[in-house]
Amino acid sequence: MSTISKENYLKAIFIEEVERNSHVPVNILSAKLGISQAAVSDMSKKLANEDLLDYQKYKGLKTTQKGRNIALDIIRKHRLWEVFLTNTLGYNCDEVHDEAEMLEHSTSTKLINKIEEFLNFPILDPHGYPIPDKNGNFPNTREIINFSQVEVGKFYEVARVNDENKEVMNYLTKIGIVLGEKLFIENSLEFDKTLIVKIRGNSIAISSQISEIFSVSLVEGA
Amino acid sequence: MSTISKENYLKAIFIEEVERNSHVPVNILSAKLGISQAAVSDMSKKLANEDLLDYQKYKGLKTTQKGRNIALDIIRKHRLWEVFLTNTLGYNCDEVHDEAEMLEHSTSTKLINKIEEFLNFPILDPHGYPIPDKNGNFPNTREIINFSQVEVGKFYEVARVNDENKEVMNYLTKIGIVLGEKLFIENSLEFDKTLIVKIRGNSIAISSQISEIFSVSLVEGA
DNA sequence: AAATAAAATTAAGCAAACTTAAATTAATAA
DNA sequence: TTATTAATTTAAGTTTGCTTAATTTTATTT
Repeated sequence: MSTISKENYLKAIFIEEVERNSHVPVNILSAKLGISQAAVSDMSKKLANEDLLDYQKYKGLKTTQKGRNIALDIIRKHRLWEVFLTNTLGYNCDEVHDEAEMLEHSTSTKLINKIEEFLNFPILDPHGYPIPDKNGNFPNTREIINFSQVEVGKFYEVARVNDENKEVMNYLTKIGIVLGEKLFIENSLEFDKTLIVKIRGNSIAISSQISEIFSVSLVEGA
Repeated sequence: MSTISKENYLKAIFIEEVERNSHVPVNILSAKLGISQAAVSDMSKKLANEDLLDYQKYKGLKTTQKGRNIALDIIRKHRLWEVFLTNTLGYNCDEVHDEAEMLEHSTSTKLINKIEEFLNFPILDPHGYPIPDKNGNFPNTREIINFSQVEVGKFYEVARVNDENKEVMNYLTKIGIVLGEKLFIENSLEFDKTLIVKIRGNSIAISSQISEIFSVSLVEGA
């Protein structure tokens, strides 16, 4: 049986396994969910029993096709709610995450399909993340790289901003890291990978920790 | 702490206590919620401990002011979601209940206030039940008086319309006297008790004979 | 008023989803 | 390679919200 807790496990594992392109260590998931490793270990066995996880002791976690379907369904609901909250109700980008986090588990397939139609089939959520369609397929998107991967001397456009930490979100907004904003990489400090970036005519320094939080796409010939 | 389960208990008890105007027997609630009497007995103690229920052994259940506030909040969320599903997404009346039953527990105060605004402050849900406002005012529980008893300078809300005479009903509908409609009493003619009423931005005269036909409730602090 | 039926409560137990603490396995460093 | 550290799992225990069965209280009937 699917519960809110299990849905959250599957969603978090899926997102993490895609990001690192391999099995997710228990301690990573434990930290992400704010839950003890023992609990993660326990739950993993249950999810594997239901054929939702690919799990062998000490080998980390990965969703099965069946588990992935549930994860994608929840992600789809989450992101469509985020669009609804911003576009229809006038929420700010940084206010929608927690709200969507609750709604995603209380939303039938029928309801989310109606919401999708009402919103005119959006393709990206307010942070620039793609919305899986009814069948769990992501639409085609431009190539997007994490900001920590950028090269000096090139132009980029902010493509995605992780919204999990509200404080960080607010900071990013303040320094101009918002969806669609264009920026130029002036320099990269060898010392700690701090990036010197020109944005809105100002040069600012962005730490490597902050760089992890958002992604960009290359702006050709700018 | 408030949980989905507790919210459901409080909602069911409140609705039932209003309907029968007295304490709710344990077996009635048990049947309503589809839960054993033992469980209801158990939970009642917990809710009473949190000062949400007025409960003495063998005496039945009733909400306290604090419990009533939670119940009204959930009912408000439920009914506003029902309006949203029908009016905005095109659900049929008979499809909205289960959907709203889930959403009501995953909806912040901020969100439901925005939804209310988006829907233009509806007063009744699709089944004709009144929607509690932000402050937990519940038209059903307010004192209802015949329109001939109103006082000049106050706001009222149409609470009941006698539908025995179809011709009169149509007339009332045309001038805006429909369930839930808000109005302001501008004046009362000494001569024949004709009332001058502001409704939907227009001032209209309502004869004393017509005034007998419908009832209103006072809208506090409007 | 006593017998019986109905309603409510208590008791004991279970499953889910956690916790902390202890034990085990894997990874890393001297 | 062995010692140490880190990661993971197992074990034992908790809370919530239920269950069924047994007991107690209240209500009803004769």
